[in-house]
Amino acid sequence: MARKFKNSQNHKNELTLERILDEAEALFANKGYHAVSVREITRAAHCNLAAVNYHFGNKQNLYLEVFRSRWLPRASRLFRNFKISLKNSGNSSPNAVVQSLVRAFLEGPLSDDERMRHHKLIFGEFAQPTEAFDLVADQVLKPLFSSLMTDLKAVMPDTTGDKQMALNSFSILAMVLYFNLARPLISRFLDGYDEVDFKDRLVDHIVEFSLNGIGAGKEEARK
Amino acid sequence: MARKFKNSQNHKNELTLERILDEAEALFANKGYHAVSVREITRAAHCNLAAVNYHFGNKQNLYLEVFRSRWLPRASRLFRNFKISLKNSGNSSPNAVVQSLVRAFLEGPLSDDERMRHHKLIFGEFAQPTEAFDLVADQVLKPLFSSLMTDLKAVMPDTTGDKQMALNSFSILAMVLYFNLARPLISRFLDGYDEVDFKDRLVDHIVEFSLNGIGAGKEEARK
DNA sequence: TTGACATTAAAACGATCGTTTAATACGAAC
DNA sequence: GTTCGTATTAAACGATCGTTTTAATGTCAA
Repeated sequence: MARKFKNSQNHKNELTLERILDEAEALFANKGYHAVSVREITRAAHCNLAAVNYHFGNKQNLYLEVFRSRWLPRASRLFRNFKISLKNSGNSSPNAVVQSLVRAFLEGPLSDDERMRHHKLIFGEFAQPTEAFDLVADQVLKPLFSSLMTDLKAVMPDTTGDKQMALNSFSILAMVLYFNLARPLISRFLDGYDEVDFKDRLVDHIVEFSLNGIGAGKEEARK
Repeated sequence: MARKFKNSQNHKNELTLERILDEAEALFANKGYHAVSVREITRAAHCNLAAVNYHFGNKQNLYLEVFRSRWLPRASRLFRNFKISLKNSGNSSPNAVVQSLVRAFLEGPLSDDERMRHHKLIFGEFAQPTEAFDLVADQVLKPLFSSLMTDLKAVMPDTTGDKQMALNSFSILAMVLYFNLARPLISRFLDGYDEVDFKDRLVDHIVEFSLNGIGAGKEEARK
């Protein structure tokens, strides 16, 4: 017989609270906060309706807890992956910085599903910000932006002004974030595109476009 | 005495149906479809609750009608503005193409409020697509993408491949769309930025970044 | 075995949702 | 002036929402 768990049914070997967070994140990401009901979440998590209010107080706080205990840690993994890749790349060039960032966000440690969930949640907050947006902006986007700007400043010619560098960093972030959400659009527009190695090609393009964008394209980098 | 209109009260000199569309668009853009109730819309439009179902059948169809009768025409204005600027610029250069596009979408014929409304609606559809997304993708984004690609191909060196050109077009669109939504983030990150002429500087940056991105930066353009 | 506590279960709460109904007001056409 | 189609109104519908309540469990230390 299977071992007994705290919860009478032992769904997926996970506690009720964790199952709720997992299912809530997927539903919130795909349908948006108001389009998802507490009943839908508890049904997906195979638990009682009252469990959400018992464990999280109310629906709004469950939504915030999804960001606190799922989104933020995942964002930290991406950030760490970026910094480690950059360190491991050895050479201090704009190419190393941009390549590390783009690969972390488009290939990185996340599965395709997880990455899509991640970016759908944040873009929902971009379109209609809630309390979660402040959380993400202050604890993730701002530090990422600052770090990217510092790393770029260290490898770009001194002729580049601070404001220029800030706008460059912002634009690279734009590319990375946007392409994670809009990839379904690409396959819609390029109807006969090669599915197999397209992702590699896409990553290469974003890196090249961004490097050129900040004025550190191949011709300049070779100097 | 004021002239009598069909609607007993004559709010803002507009028909009930038009007022509903205006208020619905603003509310949908700022709060999202499910966060807005029919009662909220009719209250804002100073009409009876049943007016939405009378004029549009149901809430979902009102949402689609917002896209059909407000969003699509506005997108056409932007597109036309882009094409006319391009034609008027006289010279056939990558700079002319990109400059025309960026200016149309960031300065263009729209007020700041209108532009924000416009892009919040479309990004809401990006995050959680509905029937309206197909409408926008097929009737606006795809034609815009194709046009941009054609225009670029006409002014870029023949060495650039078709797929390369497609990705370039897509990236320029990414810049334009993203910056329209994320501008509040910039002021959040660059805490001491100059409010007055910042918009001009931002437009210049996006143009330069995009031109560099596709390998048509100043140094190449001067050839 | 008992008592204390954490978790789950079923049922119900009032509020609000989108939608429908039926009655009324308004003009233009005849 | 009567008729007819359009538009607006007030009121109500059943359904579903988030949340609460109360009781029944499971768990584990004393």
